[in-house]
Amino acid sequence: MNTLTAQRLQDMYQLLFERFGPQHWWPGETDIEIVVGAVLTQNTNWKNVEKALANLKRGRLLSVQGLDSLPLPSLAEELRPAGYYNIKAKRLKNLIRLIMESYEGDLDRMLKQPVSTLREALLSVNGIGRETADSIILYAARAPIFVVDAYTHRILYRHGMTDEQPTYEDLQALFMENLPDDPQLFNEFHALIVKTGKDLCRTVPRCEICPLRDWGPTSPINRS
DNA sequence: CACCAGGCAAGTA
DNA sequence: TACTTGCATGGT
Repeated sequence: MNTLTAQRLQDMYQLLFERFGPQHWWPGETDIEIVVGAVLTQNTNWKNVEKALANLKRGRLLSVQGLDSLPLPSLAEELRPAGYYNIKAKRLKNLIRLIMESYEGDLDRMLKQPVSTLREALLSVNGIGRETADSIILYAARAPIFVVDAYTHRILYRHGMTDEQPTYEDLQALFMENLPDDPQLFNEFHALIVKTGKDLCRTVPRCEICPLRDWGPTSPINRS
């Protein structure tokens, strides 16, 4: 591991935590709520996700069995405010089917298996990609894996810590190989990166008030 | 009006 | 492998 990179990441974390404080992620009271939220928030504002989650709660549908029993068209209607509601209804059903068929409908049983097997199982579901899988592993299973998102790419690039097109796994390794293997640290760090991205990187393109401004260029980057 | 949000998969070359 | 496109509501 690169001690310089490690120091830089730790300084970055400290500055963000001092600036923003604990983010209390994942917002959600149960494991199933975290899992469902992870799917619904794909390329979608969290506020919209909350409305869909409220719909499910109101109908007492926010459980593996509740979601399994609900017909696809009905589920799609409940998810409407979260956007992409047809595709997300299918994706949720795909995940629920995995839990029903491979873990006897027991979410906890799925989450308790070793991280590598869990990740493989999640990625086998159509509609669950790397970020969604890792979010479920970190925030629902509470296992130490680092979640990479678009903000992570943008911020690390802007601060000169990566080349132009690092892969998801490149960035994930950068964090995991240079930080203590601590799920609570990974939890807070990812949440702080999202907070920083939402608050500063867009509204203040040159990051003039960004607590990370001391690190390198802040030129914008277009990235998915 | 434009642009984006805590992605992902499928299609094309 | 490397692009491109569809999916969609709601906020700024």
